[in-house]
Amino acid sequence: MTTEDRRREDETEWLSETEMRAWLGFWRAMRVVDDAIDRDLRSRMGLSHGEYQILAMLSASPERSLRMSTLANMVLVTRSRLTYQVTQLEKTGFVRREECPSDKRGAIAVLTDKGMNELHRAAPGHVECVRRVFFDALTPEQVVVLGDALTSIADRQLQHPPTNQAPSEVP
Amino acid sequence: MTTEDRRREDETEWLSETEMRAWLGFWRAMRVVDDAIDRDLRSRMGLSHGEYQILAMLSASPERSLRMSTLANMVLVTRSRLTYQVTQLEKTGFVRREECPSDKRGAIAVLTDKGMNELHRAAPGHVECVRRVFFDALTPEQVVVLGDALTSIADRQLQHPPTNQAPSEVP
DNA sequence: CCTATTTGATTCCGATTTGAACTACATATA
DNA sequence: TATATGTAGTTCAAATCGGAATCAAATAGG
Repeated sequence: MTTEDRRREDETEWLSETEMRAWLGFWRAMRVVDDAIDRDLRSRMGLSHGEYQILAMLSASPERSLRMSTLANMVLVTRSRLTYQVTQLEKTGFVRREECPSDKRGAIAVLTDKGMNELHRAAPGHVECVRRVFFDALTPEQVVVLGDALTSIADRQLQHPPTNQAPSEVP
Repeated sequence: MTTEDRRREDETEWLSETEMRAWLGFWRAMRVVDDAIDRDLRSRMGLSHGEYQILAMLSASPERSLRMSTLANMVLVTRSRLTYQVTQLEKTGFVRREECPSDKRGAIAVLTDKGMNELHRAAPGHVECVRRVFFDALTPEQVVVLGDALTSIADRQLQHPPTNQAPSEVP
């Protein structure tokens, strides 16, 4: 360990017990919730959580369609990951690609009727699962605080561009 | 859509605006935080967040060692994923495998001195990053509530075995 | 003691993810 | 207009992951 390391370490403000509890809780909840949601969607519908989110985003957008990069920012995934996922969704016929008239480089992902249908079939069970896994553990007050706190974390981080992709957004 | 689907959908208790905000905030924070932490560790230390957690768990355990399955439960990953990650950590010399004396099927992951060192070098920067990304966005009150709420979500889910692995734990 | 079942861990294979090219088009600048 | 630079999206190879199959060892039940 260098002298600088030592200096840094000595100056480090370690996490308090309360902070540690919050941080530990966060990543445990993260794993556990994402896992449960994904497993539920996959077993009931054969959809990954990511694919579901894509369908959901598209369904809530005008023309049921979005530019690839916009969609990538909305679901917070890399462009190459989105390319792959949309390709999968295209194979099942839930999404279709169209070329962008205004920008010939662009591609537009469009939710098909079949995709819309699948989303409608998947949604009730999904919401049930979210309630079971997430909300059933929370008091109404906690829900409010979580909303503020987590939104604040996300927005803040999306401000500071993380040195890499996925900036913009912030509507 | 079948009649049953329709019935289910009609009965579905959709998310309120407040709930939607909390849920949306949760998964946006999830993506954003995990991404930032991982990117930070990877660029500064060449470690994934998962690998860091393994080192951290081991360092806090007696003998700096844990049975593979115990470790898997603690960091909430599948066994095959842990096998892979520990193998990676073995290549860099941060972790060593020992055979379990009491149970010849078992394997024990042990944090080496080199690994301990690496952890000490990585920790201060990691904590700084956690503060920057997570705590700087929160008030002290929010930290407390988050601690309760998220711990509750995680514990609850770990109770109900998710039909699949990673039960036990709950110390 | 001997078979049947369970458990700990790894292996294997296919699916997914990443980041670095790469292609094609768009925009700015001179 | 020509050149340079930036942007949208995909592709490619390598890394990672999940889950079923596998192997060895432990444990249960007769």
